[in-house]
Amino acid sequence: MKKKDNKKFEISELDKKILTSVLDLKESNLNLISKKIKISKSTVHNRIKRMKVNKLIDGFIPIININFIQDQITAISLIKAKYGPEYAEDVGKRLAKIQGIWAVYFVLGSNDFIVLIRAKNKIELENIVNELTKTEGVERSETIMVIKILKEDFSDAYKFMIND
Amino acid sequence: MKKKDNKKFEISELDKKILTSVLDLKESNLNLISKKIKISKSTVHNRIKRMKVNKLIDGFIPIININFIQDQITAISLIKAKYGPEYAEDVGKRLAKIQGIWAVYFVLGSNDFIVLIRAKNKIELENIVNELTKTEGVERSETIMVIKILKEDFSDAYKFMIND
DNA sequence: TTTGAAAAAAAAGCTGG
DNA sequence: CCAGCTTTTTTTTCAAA
Repeated sequence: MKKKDNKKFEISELDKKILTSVLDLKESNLNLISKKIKISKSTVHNRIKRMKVNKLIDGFIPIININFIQDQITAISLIKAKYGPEYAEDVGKRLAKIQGIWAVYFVLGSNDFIVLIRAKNKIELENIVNELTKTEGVERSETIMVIKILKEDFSDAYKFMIND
Repeated sequence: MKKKDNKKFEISELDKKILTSVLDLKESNLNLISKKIKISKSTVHNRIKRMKVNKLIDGFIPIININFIQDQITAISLIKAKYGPEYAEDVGKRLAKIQGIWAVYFVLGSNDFIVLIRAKNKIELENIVNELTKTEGVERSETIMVIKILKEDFSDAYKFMIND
């Protein structure tokens, strides 16, 4: 699956329909999608392939019920960078490399970054926070422990930005 | 796929290996997983099926490259609930129902909740924030705009809590 | 539970319209 | 974009270890 470089890929309305359908079904079965949106299987197939080739779709991941994973720890860190915003992105890149940080958001306001952390246990969380604190360009950080995950739906994260 | 209710399902080391493999490969191709972890295809198949039946795996979602979605808006809200923590979970449940909020974390510290928001545009974000503010039990909230997503890797969110 | 082989199903690839 | 047909790949089943 090579990437086309000459022509910029743009997502179409049909692509969006298919994606929404895949997100709703939670699987990418051609027959089901085809029936659901009343588009021929071949077209659905071609479109999905096109989205994969163009890296709009970069694979599939299982939705894991977090309740089965005992003792998992989630935390959120609010981070202020040392230098002006022009350096901020570099700091963000460094943060993104830390094992255990699965999301890095560059934000407006009194903080520069908000990062989402997931660890197996307290010791690991401590290590992650230590690493974070020592990261070049980090001025101060405040880590907030999550007591309970009331919702964490990655498909919603996608749906809400696609649908009309 | 029925759920077994009598016997509690527990994830095994082999299950973890398979999950990690699926998360790394970004697809659940039996051949590839089988080769990767050197376990027969049928076993991989049986295990994945078992995880689905027991709802440890609740489907598969595509990883969507957010760069192709123009004008998507991400925001994060820090929320303080009106009443003591004993009521907090109800507030959290209400927040979780708001369209556009894809994650709700009940947290320790000066805030009670941190929620993650994704919207198609500013108008929608405004609506979500309005709804959030009006939610029963919400005392105050601070919404932080995300300028840039430097990392958001849902498979990492899982990997870091599974692996040893 | 795990396995390898065999059967069934689904995906992928084509060609025309 | 589609319908139908062929080939290829993947999933599912199953008897045996």
